[in-house]
Amino acid sequence: MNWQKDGGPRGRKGYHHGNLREALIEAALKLISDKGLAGLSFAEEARSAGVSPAAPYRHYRDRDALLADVARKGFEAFADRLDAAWNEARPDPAVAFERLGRAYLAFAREQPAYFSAMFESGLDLAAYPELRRAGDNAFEVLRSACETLAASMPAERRPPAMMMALHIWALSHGIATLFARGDGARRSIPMTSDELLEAATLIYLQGLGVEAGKDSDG
Amino acid sequence: MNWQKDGGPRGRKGYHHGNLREALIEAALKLISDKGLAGLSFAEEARSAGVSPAAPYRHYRDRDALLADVARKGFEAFADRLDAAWNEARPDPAVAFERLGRAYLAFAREQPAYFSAMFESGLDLAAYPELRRAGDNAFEVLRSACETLAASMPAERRPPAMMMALHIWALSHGIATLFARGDGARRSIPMTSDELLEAATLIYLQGLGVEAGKDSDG
DNA sequence: TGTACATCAGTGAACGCGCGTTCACTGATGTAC
DNA sequence: TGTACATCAGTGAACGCGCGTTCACTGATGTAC
Repeated sequence: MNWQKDGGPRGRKGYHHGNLREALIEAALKLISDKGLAGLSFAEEARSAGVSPAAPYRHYRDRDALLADVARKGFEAFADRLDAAWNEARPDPAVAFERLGRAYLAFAREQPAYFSAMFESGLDLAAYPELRRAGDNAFEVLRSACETLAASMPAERRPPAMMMALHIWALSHGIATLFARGDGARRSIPMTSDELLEAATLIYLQGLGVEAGKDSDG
Repeated sequence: MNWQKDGGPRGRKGYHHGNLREALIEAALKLISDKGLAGLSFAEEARSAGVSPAAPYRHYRDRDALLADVARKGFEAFADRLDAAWNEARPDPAVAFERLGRAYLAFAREQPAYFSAMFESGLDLAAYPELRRAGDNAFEVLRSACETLAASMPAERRPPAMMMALHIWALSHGIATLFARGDGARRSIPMTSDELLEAATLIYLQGLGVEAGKDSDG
């Protein structure tokens, strides 16, 4: 672990790259951004990282293994971002929850390459347990937020947090993929995706019996 | 348009295929099912249709053009299926609406190849106006169903049908892609995707102020 | 502090393969008269 | 009803290309003594 020894960015020293694993992931993200998931080849990643075509085999078995690693890193970044947005329900669960939803969409919008690798790579989750675990961790942020939210409701009509989390996840994910992604496949709609998600979440929570937090004059 | 002249199924007559366009689309669907979108090549489609590698060029400019045509056909089948499920709000809008949601999930489950082509191909909608139109038509089924549903609500709290439709679409789509698809990327959940969507829709409608149709003892 | 050695992470050349694409061509079909 | 011709939808051979993968190799790094 002396990767940092050669301080400079992209500090290729000579024969040894020093941090090829990271460099390959970055190259993959760039290639996905530019050409989509389909335009991702081991050879081009190597070229883009400034390394011979055989070098990646020292770190990854094949293209899918690299892609799974990209997706795993994506889920970790995603979980961090969601967690930061939730911010332990501060200042109150309703506000934090709305921020959480916006963070979901923002990630899809700002990190389309990660998002593709995470959700559209078609990787078999059973074959990559670490990937599945990273995905589960991201979901767990959402689930525990729902638990906090549910706990604030009267016991006799408290919804199962798991169900709530799945609903909100699906809703956010649907809006993200259909309307928030930054490519030509995005549908245009007469409002922002943030507004769309916020409205849906409010209606959904109202359906669960949560009184609207701030203004309930509707 | 004498394609039907040679009655028999797969009626390859000899030099002329007779219905290559259709055959290429079917080959593409099969290839997508077997190997995913990435494993789709013009050459293999030709081979699979029993035709020389140059033949597809008589019908499609390139792989994307064929893929766009597959997606268009998919949207048409999708719209038909949704329309049949809605069945003009019979016997009543609530029941028909639930059936519509189940049809969405069923399509994703039973036609994963179409579904991929429609939503994950990354095709630029601006480049394929017919594809966009077909997609819009499918959405229109959902939107007009929402309009009917909204019309049954008292005017002072009637939601915009467009917003409702976008919400339900996103919700269905999120559940379909995350939990209903038939591949290794599907997450497992402690209930069926049909149940998940039905519960979410009921809660959402309740949030809009629709009284539950049959049993409202909750 | 210096030396010998093991291990690691890369090289670069080579290979076979399938793909996309083109080309001049040809068999089948439709139509004018 | 028959013939001549235009058009259409396919052939099949060929090409250059980039990819995945392997191989023996080698420069750099770490470590035992």
